[in-house]
Amino acid sequence: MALKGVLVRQTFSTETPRMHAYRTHTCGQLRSEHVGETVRISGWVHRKRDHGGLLFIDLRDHYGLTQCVVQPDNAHFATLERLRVESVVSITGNVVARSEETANENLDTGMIEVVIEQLEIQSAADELPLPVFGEPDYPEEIRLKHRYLDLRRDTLHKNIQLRADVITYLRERMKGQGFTEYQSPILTASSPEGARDFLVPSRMHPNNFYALPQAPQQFKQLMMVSGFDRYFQIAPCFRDEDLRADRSLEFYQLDIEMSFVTQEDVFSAIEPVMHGVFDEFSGETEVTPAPFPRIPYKEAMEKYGSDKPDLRNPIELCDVTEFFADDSKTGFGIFAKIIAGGGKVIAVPAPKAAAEKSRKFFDDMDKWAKKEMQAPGLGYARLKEADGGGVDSQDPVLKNFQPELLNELLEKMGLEAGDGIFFSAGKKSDAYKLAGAARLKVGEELDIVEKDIFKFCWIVDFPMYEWDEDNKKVDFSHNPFSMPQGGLEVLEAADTDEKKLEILAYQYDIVCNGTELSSGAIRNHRPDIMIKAFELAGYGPEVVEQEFGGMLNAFKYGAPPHGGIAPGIDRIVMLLAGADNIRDVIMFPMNQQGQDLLLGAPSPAENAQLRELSLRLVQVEK
RNA sequence: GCGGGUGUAGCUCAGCUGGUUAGAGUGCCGCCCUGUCACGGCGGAGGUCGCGAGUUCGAACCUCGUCACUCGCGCCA
Repeated sequence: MALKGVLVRQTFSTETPRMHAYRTHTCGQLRSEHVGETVRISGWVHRKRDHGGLLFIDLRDHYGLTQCVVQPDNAHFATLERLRVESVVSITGNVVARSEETANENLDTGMIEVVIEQLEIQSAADELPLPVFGEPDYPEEIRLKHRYLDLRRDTLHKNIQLRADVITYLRERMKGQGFTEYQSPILTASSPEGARDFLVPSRMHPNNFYALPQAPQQFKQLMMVSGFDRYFQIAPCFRDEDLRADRSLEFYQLDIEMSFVTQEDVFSAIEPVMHGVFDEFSGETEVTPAPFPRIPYKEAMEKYGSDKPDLRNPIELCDVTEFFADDSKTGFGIFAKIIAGGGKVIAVPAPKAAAEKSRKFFDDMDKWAKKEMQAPGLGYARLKEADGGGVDSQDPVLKNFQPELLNELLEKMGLEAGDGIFFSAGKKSDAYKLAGAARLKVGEELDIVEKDIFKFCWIVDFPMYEWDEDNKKVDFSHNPFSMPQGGLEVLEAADTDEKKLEILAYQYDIVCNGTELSSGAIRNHRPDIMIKAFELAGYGPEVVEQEFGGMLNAFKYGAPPHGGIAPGIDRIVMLLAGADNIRDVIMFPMNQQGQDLLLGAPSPAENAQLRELSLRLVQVEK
């Protein structure tokens, strides 16, 4: 049918019988060298400028924009005057040079214009719910509902193209390094750890369910056991958890696994790819050269209050617990009480803040801590020249400090008059969490965060276990498949909770500008170590057998040492595109409620469908 | 599940301490306009102030509830 249409159209083009039905050139193609040619271009009416006696049409396609011009003596003038923007037309006409005064340097095709001779309207547009031209801010709800219009807009169109180019680059680069792209199932088994699974009911097995993969974790490990050595995949992942600006229900990972490797081997395989992709697509922006800094987890928490530190921010936290322990020397009882209860006081230096910011800045930080972080509060002190020389502060936290102790504190933190300090006090994890968040906010407010740079680091030596406050027991802190550092020996020696919590894993994250791009690990490929590792977390061998039987069995017949990583592609593109929202780098994203507003998902199922699946709905109370 | 923000014309937003007929820009419609590229000029249409209660002589504005979107917390190895 389509072919027939083309033939019919061609027979109508009597003046230039061999001309393509829709276009001889794209809208981004014509230059001065084409002047004098008769061309045909097709695209969307981007913008009209109607002078009454002269009408300009900017015609747009994927490749660019071309100005077309028509005069009232042309038969199509009246039609074009009425035609709405975003209508699709084919224009045939002469390429003419623009005069020096009328050329447009901002446009690739700005040296020429097309004088319209023939016009074919391929598809007239109704009044738009969302303008394409100019890209004014529009409500997301409308943008998502009319995504095809939103996607025509330059920024989003470019983001999606960037995403495609990034994925192509990653594929090429991985293949170049000896990796092969293998696929893994989408309908798979539910895995007990980690995020909530999406379930898919099985028709053939009533009351049984497939799960969509949270990641192809077990499959990629099984590939290594199967001898495939170097795997990668642009892998779709599904997690049924509440959404964030940088989290979607479905997302893509550059999933990677390698056999016979140490942690350093994984790093040196990934670093050139990550540096490469950022270097390639970030324009002039500087990118941390490989090897990226390696920061132990403990150090990251102590210096930055986060396991995904933004290294563009120069602020480092300081544990000042010791200075506040004795309130007879500080005159500040609140912190002393917290410390007596086993808590910590973490200081966040705010260079020049006392000199450059008003009291409101400090008060607002405290308000922010209470409101946004739901913390008890954020203490602060502004440092100024003391009357008798030296430095002091009239703010409550430091006002009554013994001068020598204050000097010691300031020396430790490297602060002087004109600087500010914020204090986060509480249970160790809470104190660091607030301090880490305050570090980011202070850096931003003081505008001391480096710009135009992608700063990478590895966070290494994650703890194997953590204290589960809810169940009052030791549990895995990441996934249970990681190899503990020191292997079986270390596990066997850990006879107390304290010792267990000190065990580190070959578990690592790659972080860029405060965004966690990926987690990875050297895996535990030894059934005996795995059973012991579970035992330390209070799970018997039957649990391992039941939950991970498939993998455990596979490891019994010869499994290579292996490890891998899985950088999040959406987040990489977000960083490269400068987008602060994951929806701006996904072609057809869901809203924050996990709804597809364009095609309407999720939606109720037909009773017939439910019957086939042996499902019956229950009423949900709202 | 919890907390913050937003909700006024198709859209972006203004609307003071509660007070007469709720405004601007943009888009849309009509007329004019031969060198624009955010073209310009004149005119017009367009409002359940998210929804529901309440307080008040009087509510876009105050109170309570509710809904939607969004950002965050929990959650997400």
